[in-house]
Amino acid sequence: MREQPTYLRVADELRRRIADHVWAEGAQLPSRAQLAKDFGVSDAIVRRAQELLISDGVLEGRAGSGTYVAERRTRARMVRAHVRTGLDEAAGGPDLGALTGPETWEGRSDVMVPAPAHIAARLGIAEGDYCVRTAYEHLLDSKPVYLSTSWEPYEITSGTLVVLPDGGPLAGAGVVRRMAEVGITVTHAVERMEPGQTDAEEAHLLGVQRGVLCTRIERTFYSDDGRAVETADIVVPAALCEIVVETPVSRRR
Amino acid sequence: MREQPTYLRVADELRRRIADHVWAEGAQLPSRAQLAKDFGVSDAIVRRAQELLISDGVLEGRAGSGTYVAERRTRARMVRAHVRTGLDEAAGGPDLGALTGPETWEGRSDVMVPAPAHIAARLGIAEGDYCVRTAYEHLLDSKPVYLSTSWEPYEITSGTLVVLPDGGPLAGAGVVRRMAEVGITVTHAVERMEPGQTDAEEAHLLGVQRGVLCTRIERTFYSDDGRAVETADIVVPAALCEIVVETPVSRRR
DNA sequence: TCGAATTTGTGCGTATGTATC
DNA sequence: GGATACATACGCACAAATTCG
Repeated sequence: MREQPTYLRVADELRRRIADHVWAEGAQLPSRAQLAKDFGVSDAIVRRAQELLISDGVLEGRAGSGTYVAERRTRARMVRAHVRTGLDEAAGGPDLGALTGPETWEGRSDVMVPAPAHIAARLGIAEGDYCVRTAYEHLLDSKPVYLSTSWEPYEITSGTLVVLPDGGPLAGAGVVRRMAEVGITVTHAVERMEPGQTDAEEAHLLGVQRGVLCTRIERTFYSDDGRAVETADIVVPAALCEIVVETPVSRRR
Repeated sequence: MREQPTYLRVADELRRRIADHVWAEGAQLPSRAQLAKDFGVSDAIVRRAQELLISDGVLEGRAGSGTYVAERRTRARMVRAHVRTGLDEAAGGPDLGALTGPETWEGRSDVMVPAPAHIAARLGIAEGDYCVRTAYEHLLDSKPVYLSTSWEPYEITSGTLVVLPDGGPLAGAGVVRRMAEVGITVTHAVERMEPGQTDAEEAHLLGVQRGVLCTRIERTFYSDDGRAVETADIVVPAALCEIVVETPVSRRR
């Protein structure tokens, strides 16, 4: 077995000290120069080790100030439950498992947005076909916990009162109810989940640092005739929100 | 809006060129020195940009050889579906959604392993209580696609023929069937998913580079009396396996 | 209000080790 | 063995942000 490079050893040591509460939550670490002297390594190595922990959400670097042990905010739980809880729809909230706790959100819609290629493919429409695009910021305790951008074919709801997800009588009621209003029955959702890192814009909206680990979810709702009626890109930073999937085990017969 | 730092601009430009097939899949990029000259930036900046793309699984650096556009292996799909496919159990495979395609795995069990604190907490047993630990390497097409390490309280299966997940008459049959053999009915599983990066050991086992993005899943199976009967840590590198969750939308009545 | 010191964030040049060809 | 290229490591410089006197 090959030995680990220095910057990983330093990263592990920093992790250990934080786990052992050598530095408390929210506390400021010694400066890079000081740590480099302590560890007997160069400035750049400490920097690199800290970058790893920053993207893991363990540390937080503040320019001009210092590097701090990240405050562990009580994380929201985004539950994908396959068992009926009765909660999701009753709350008038999102159609798939709500966050635990009182959730609010802010949305901004644009109508007549031409579908880019990847969205068109997911919705089964032609590139350039018009869509209603809505960007959401989901808040818990009035702090952002995740972002989503949803796309609906304009053709489905054009001319109806529910054309705008965040307007009309069913504002914020979720895709399932709004689609029901125009005679479409939504039967299931498919979500692709993959790990990623936040870019500058996402980080700014979420109040975290650029490059922190997140889960990117591509969610698509389908109606009973197999047509995609909505698709969304969801960005869930690990530090703010945990994703839980509950699956029933089907009985053997 | 502040402008992006150079290394992010370079990373974006590299991404764009790959998306535009300026460099084909599997092709070798120009050397760092050459790219640095082309972009008019330093060697270190190109290195940093490439590191980002390597952890995203877009590029692959081979020491002594060059930097290549990562081959998009046909990715396995790990499906978490509520709808009964009939496949999962019949195949004697994993109890939760199988991979698409012929899956095999190699496992190695250790009995009488004292439970570490975090595992004990998940299983609802005392730290140090004995467990059966099994490390799996899941293969598709005889290439590894994800790793898992499962823990079962030794107390549950000790003295039975199914004490070893990968031994006895039901070797590899999955938790649900094995537990049924000792009179325990497994009713559901709870999975916590979060993004992470592979460490050196995981990367070696999976045949990917250290630091590539992955999803870490903590999965726990529960029996009808609410007791945790097995818990596992699963590492799914994004480049090799995609995770899909299918959720039915419960009908309004 | 201003300015100096500190600290992070970014960028550059170089040296050394090591794997590949 | 030698040339090439990546991986790691070091030292330095400068900008931007913060802190504090």
